[in-house]
Amino acid sequence: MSYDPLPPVLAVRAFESVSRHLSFTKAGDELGKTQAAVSYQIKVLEDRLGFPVFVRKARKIELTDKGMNLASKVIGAFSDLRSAFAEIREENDTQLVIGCNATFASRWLAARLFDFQIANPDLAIRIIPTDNKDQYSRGDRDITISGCYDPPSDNVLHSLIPADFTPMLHPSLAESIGGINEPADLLKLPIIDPADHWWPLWFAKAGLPDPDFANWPSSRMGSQGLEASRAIAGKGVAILTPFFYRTELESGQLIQPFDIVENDPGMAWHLSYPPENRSSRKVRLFRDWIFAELRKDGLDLPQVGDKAA
Amino acid sequence: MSYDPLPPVLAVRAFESVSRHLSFTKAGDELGKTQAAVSYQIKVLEDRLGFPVFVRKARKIELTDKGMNLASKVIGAFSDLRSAFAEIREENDTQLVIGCNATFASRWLAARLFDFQIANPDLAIRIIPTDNKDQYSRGDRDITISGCYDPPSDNVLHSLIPADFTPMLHPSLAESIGGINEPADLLKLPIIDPADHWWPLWFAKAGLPDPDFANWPSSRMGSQGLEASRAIAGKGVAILTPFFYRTELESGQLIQPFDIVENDPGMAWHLSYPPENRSSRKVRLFRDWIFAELRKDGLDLPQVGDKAA
DNA sequence: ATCATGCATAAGGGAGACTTATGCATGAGT
DNA sequence: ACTCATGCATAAGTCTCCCTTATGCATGAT
Repeated sequence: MSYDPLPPVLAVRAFESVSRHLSFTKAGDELGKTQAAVSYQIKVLEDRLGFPVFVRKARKIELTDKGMNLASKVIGAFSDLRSAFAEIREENDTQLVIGCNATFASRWLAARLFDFQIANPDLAIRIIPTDNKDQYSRGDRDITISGCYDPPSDNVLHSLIPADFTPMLHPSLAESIGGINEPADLLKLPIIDPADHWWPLWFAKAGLPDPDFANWPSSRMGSQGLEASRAIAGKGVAILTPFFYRTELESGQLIQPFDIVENDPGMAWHLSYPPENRSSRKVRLFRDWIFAELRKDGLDLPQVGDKAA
Repeated sequence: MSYDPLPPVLAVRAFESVSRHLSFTKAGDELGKTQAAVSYQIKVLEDRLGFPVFVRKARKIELTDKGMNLASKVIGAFSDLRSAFAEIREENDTQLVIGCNATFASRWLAARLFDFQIANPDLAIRIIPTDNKDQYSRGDRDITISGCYDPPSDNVLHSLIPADFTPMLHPSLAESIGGINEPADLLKLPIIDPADHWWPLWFAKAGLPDPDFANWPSSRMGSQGLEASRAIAGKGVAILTPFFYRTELESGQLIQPFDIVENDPGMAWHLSYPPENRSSRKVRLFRDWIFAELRKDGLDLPQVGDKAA
């Protein structure tokens, strides 16, 4: 005998609209339905309640006492619902959450994000650091920048920066062994994270046999920045992506002894977002901006279109 | 570009339930749907919103930040809705509104309603006077008692009291002409509302020709009580329904000079209510009570069943 | 008196809500 | 470690019931 206290929601929705307009026809317009549909829903509601909520008069309807009682509360509740969804939409439209891995964030994004902020003062930007495991935009962020091997295929992907790498070190360290003249000279110096599998790849390209480093613990991914810090401090030779160390190279904090640059074809830095965000203004703005910025940096990126991979 | 701020209500409803249970399956149970149906509705919502509201984890789901934000408000709004409908149901269940015409109310109901009230202390009873034009229960009342000619066929009808009538007057008035011995004697006295069409009917039954009263203005229906007052005051002869004047006849305030009682076949006092009220507890209680009371008064009423006419 | 407005209702169609069935991922249990 | 149980996602198909179309009716306006 105890049933759901809530009548069918579609009927409640119809009632809410009708009780505001005091017209089935106008409510139908508002709801994108016909007058007959509204009439039907109100009948459903009244049948369920067991009493009429409107008095049908000639050319107009009026709320019954009980209908009036209900209407004020139902209208209020729907008003709350509308505010809730309007608010969340507003928040969603104006808050851009960028998931970004540490290297890209510190080596590139941080210095330029301010420009984007200035160009788009209506957007509130939040960066959340992501390790390279969860590169998916999973509801906690709108867009993700990651450097990883297994790009998620269910997200829209834009490759940004290829995973190029080459050894780098502080000039004083090079001088300490009388300068670096050939690749093999590097082996005279401490190797920062010798477990990094980029090393054998680069030595191979440089024409040297696999140096076969001891199995040191590796902390490669996501910590290129840490390796760089040690190199800048003169603690050893790191294998880094030159794109991210242009300023250090220019200022002389790091030197790149060889033009030999190898590429890791399985990896890249890329930008990704769920397909439904394609039409999102804030995501488009950010995507287009980052592409433009990277082109200024001399990267050859495909014209931005939805299909860009 | 501006769309309805409110996502499809069915999706909102599903979201509300899921966010309370944090389970699609449980929400499905609550809504009387399958888990798949809920999953579908949540997808509809998320597609519409453009962002996920739940994070799907292994054997559970969690609200995203935005989902959390929404949930609190949506749950609140639905709680308001539920209260509103629960309250109105409560009010509807415990308040019995009786529309009653003046004659029946004053001549019969008033004296006995107290008993019903005592027998049903959980019901709050309200009597609203109705003229005999709007005998329909139109949302402002649960049940109607009226004396009229055109019983509304779309309502459930119970005949209560036949429209019997016979002349009545104060004994002093009768004595003023030396007593009433035959129907024609009445014509020597003032006739209260001679336009009342009951007069010719009664005189016909009494075997007299149509007295052919002048065309006095009539205020018959609904004012039998007023006519009676004038008769009791000795101002004339009224044609009344004896059932309603038993006490006056017993106490001698009125006398009924003849046993000749005519009946108006087109009219009766009856009780009516919309068909959907058949299953209403309060309406059944009142209907059964009034039938029982009238039987005590010696009326031969059909056994109460839904079909009783 | 005629027309316009607004709701009710019947009949019918169709959209989309729902079910069934299945897969997959993960955590629990042994 | 292997198996089982749980819970959500998804595809396909069904069917409900919501909605539209068409019409009627009552009433107020012109």
